[in-house]
Amino acid sequence: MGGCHYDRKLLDEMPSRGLGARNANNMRASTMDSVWRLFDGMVERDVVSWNTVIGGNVESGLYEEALAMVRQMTHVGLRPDSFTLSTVLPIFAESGSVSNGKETHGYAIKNGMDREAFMGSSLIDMYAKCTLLEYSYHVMGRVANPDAIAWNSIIAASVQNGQFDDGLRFFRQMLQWKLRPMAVTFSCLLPACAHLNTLHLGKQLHGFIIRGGFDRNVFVASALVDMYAKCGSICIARRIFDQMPSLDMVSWTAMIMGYALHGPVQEALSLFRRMEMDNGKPNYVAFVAVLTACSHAGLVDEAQKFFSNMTKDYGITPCLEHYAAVADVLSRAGKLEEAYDFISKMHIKPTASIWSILLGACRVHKNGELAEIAAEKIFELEPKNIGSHLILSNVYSATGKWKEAAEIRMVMRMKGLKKQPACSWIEIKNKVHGFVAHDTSHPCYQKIVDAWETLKDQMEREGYVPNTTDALHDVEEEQKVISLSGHSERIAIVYGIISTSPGTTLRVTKNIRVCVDCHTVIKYISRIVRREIIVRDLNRFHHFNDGQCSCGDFW
DNA sequence: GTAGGGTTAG
Repeated sequence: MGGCHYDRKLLDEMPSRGLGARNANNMRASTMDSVWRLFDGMVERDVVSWNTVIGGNVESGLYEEALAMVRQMTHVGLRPDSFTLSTVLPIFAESGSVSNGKETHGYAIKNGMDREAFMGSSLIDMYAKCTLLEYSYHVMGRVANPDAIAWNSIIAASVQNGQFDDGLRFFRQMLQWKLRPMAVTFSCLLPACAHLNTLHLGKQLHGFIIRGGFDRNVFVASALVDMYAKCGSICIARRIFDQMPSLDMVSWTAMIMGYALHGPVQEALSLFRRMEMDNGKPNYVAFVAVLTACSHAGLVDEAQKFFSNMTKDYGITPCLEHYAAVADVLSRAGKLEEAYDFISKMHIKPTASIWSILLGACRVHKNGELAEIAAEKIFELEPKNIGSHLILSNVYSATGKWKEAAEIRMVMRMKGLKKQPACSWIEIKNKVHGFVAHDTSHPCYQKIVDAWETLKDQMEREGYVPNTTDALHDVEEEQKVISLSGHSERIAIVYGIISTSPGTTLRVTKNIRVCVDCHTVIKYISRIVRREIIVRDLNRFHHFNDGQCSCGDFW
């Protein structure tokens, strides 16, 4: 068994990330120098003293030094133990060097250490950070007596890799094993609720958090702010934010992004200014949040100002999300040429999603030429991008190019591209009810139809005229059929009205953007039934109240 | 005597 071989490889394959950390940690490095001198002068050095110094190096970001020491300790006849391995595994987790991680895992198996909880949690974390979630699950299955941290690790692993249901399942198992959840458990779990948009689960976790006394922990509180904002309760998010004993960049950013998603954009901008004063230098995520706020409200000048502020004053290199927000605000304002120039001058290669922003706006502003250019770029990058085919065909139709429009439809048939059905869902008494367009399958379908007919009559008496020329967004194909069966969010809302008591807030989620006509209809409904109706679409939240929407009819 | 897990990214 070649301990030597294993160690040498570790050192050879170290990525350069440790160097960056070293420069950033000069002060700690000099502290480590004195540690090293002390260690050097020791008469007798055992595994514990080696492990201690290795740990100090890792903590100071001196990764290469730490790994070199692992090699050196084998040269003086000492064998790395489970302390050594769980100290260096986070290095591989951070740098994503899965081959080194696997070797370490192999060494642990051969020495019978892989079933220990300490080793298990480092291995689970390392594999998860290298996006090999199945390996994390495998390791967890072999840990003899998983402790709370091992459960935290597997929960974090699942959620960080997008397996939200798994994360919640592991949490239930953790409780069944009578292990007490910790603050970390909740800061791992809350993002799962945020992504799944399940307010009732999030509230249940909040209950656990209060009972456990974790609500003042900054990680937990920030995750709560984010969860409530993402699940549609911006007011509760703000209340928690205001009660936080201390705020860090993440808490500010979560709150700003919350306002960007929900609409009070001035609130987002003023929070950003306050954050600059209180917390100093915003990071790039904070700029993603404030630029998103600008794009959702169509604030062209402000977005451009923030973008140059970010690059010139703060020296932050823009990433895809920053470019997307600025491209969006320019495009939707009708500054198509400017948007095209902006995208063309990006320092990273624009993705299909960036070009799609321009293409979508070309449809609204009926610019066939730029639409063709954008579509060509998209088809190059993603030949099977369904939405772009549809938009291009719509641009052709809108500009009277019927032949070209028909050709696109033909190409789509030949490529076997079929549109994903649009759907909406509503949570009633902790049960989710989903509806697709033309959905007649719900047991209450007839009641829904009757209620819709009554509502429609009343809307028409109040002046509602169906709008069949939805030119704004890529919505369901059946948009011309203004009927109940056409759009899924109407079915969900009407079902919500007939199955909850008067005055109850309705929360509906939709997997694409809301169309203009539905937006109008929901405004009418909110006034007629005197309820707040909150619709989360692909991009943002709409709060309908007394005939108005929080998006200010711009979305 | 030493060690493992965390929040923001339309």
